[in-house]
Amino acid sequence: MSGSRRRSVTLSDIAASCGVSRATVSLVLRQSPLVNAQTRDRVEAEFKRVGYVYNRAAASLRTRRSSSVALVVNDLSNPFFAEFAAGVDEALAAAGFVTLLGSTGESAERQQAVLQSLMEHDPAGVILSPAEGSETVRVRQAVGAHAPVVVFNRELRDSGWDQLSLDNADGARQAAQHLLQCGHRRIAFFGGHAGSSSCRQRREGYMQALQAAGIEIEPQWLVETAPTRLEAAAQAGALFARERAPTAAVCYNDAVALGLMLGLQARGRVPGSDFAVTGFDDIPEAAVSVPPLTTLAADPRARGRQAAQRILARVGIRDGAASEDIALDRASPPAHIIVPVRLIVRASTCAPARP
Amino acid sequence: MSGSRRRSVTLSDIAASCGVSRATVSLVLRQSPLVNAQTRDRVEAEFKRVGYVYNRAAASLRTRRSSSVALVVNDLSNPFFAEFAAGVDEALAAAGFVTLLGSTGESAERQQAVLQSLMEHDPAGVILSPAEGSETVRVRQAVGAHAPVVVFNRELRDSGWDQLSLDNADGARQAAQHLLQCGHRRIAFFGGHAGSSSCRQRREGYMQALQAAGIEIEPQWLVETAPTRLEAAAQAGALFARERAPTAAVCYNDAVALGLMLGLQARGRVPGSDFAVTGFDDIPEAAVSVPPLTTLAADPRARGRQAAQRILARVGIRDGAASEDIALDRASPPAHIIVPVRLIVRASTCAPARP
DNA sequence: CCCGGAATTTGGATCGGTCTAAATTCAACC
DNA sequence: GGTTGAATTTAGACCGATCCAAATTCCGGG
Repeated sequence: MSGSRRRSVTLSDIAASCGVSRATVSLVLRQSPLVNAQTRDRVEAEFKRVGYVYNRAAASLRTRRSSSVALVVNDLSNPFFAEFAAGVDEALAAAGFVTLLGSTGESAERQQAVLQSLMEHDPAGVILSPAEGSETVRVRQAVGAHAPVVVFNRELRDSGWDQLSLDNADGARQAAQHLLQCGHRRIAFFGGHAGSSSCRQRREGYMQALQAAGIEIEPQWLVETAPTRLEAAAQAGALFARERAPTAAVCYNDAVALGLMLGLQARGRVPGSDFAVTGFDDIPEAAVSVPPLTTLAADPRARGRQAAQRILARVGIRDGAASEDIALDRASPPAHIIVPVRLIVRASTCAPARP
Repeated sequence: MSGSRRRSVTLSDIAASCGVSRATVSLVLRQSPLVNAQTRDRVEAEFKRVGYVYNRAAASLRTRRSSSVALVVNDLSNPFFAEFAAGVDEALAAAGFVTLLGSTGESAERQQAVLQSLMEHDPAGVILSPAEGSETVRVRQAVGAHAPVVVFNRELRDSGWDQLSLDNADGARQAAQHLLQCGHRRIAFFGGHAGSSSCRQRREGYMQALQAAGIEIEPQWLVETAPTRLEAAAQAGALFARERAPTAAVCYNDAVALGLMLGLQARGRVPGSDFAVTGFDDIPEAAVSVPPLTTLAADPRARGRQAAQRILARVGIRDGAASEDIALDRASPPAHIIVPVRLIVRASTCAPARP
């Protein structure tokens, strides 16, 4: 459960060896203008001499002010989340905060345990990309009523927390419109679980685009899969089970799209010339796959920074903001920030093959 | 510099509403067998009723026992490190520890600041993948003399800390031998900075393999680049500047190898049939590039777990170890663990083209 | 030399836990 | 009923910082 540590230099030691009180040393630490310049120099010299290290835990015990933020993410090995995490950490570090990391592996149970463990370290706030199947009640139970939370990527219904999401519907709409413009009329929506809010939204956008074009969607054009490359490859056949098979597919995300392309090849079709495919996320692989994947980019690192800024604002920190604004930010009603995504056209989308 | 927080339920509150002393509640918290079963139940019920959350910072202030570990990594957006981080977090979480994340962006200066900030949160230990150009002295200055450290991936000379590295020399040797077996005689070592220890080791292994085969290495076969795809693509021409141009290259890592393949294509050569290329790391992209890349796999997630285990052992935690062993582990001399890497042959390596 | 206000410094309580040594309760037995 | 050893509970100091109100020092003027 816990590690060990030896006795180290404390503020009292410094006070003793400088012949001043602990209170004075504390003032020096916090750069107070109250202390005499010479005293300050003497104390600071001593800091360096003995290698003093500040004990933030002790301080925040007294001040009731934390300087860490918890970041809970499904899976760091997904480059989308890794970039997001990098952005979060970047912005938090710049504000003097430390990131407490937790990963859930997409399990709501682990998420519960991870959140509880992180909360015991008293973070000032939480940035959460919920595992599939998370329930608002349970999350709130672990997080408590006080800590500000930013929910990223997946929605948590009625949580009363800030929400940061990609414009999933619009992204899928863009993808579908692009395929329509290429001349496709029979377009599938491929992959993902209807259980996930992002999947529902993307499918929604896809449907709107097709309806707006006056196309009726065949049931066989909607194929669910686990959001993995393997599953997607395995399900590729489902698209061609009946008449009126699609000539293109809007995929739930890049992993699924890459899998679908593999599955197509296994069936002797050539993605990018026989069949058009779009993804979602613009993971690095998308640019170098065969063929390179048309997809939607969301700049996850910038999203990470944005989430961090949001938490910092809730907590009362913002670069150069006047304090009234801060008070306003702290109390302002939960925001639902929806960020636009950008269509990146590559070689995986083409005109329909002439039969 | 810091966030805010409201007053929350403390152990004293629980004690008061249960009509017992704080000491008793504390015993319940720590599952002590001393407390009467009925008392325990009463207190635990109260925990649940009011949503009590344990304050680990307060506890470890008293016990001098931390339950976090700092993880400092160059760049999370590199999938190799992201996987490593995931492995670290996985193993730490299983032991009840929390990961304090920091990233350096390959800057020794930022690393210094990040380390200092993390140390103020009093981690039980540090897992560090040093930024290029890190100096042992400076790192030790930030980390102090007491906290156990595991250095990953790059070496820190004379640090007296545990070191976990890939068998770079052997990996490059395997790659070179594989190319020799394919029939190549003129083999380059491409990419990376001689400043980095991993690059030096890989080049060393490459040289051994060629020397063992009785081949004399031409100077033009050694090309340095920044370890990025772009730089590598730009430098591809250097290989063909003179007579006796190589027919194959052992690359510093996958990024460089992918870049080199792009550079080759730009020059009208076809990697995997005109020219053979190997990488290092087996990043996910390696499997799906064109052609798929022959490379060396090191299972970074398992490395992460391993690094975490090492820190935990130093700190006195190990699953099911008897306490004498623990004492032994804590004090044992710094280990230099070198983990084997595995050659994965894909289509980027081929026999030399007949001229 | 004394006075008053500004500049510095400080004692001691406090944050939320844990620890030690001692106090209290309990039950069985003579 | 008194004694004893085990079971259970507890008072109060302590960890390393901050904070407040009060104490002390410094300085220029009268």
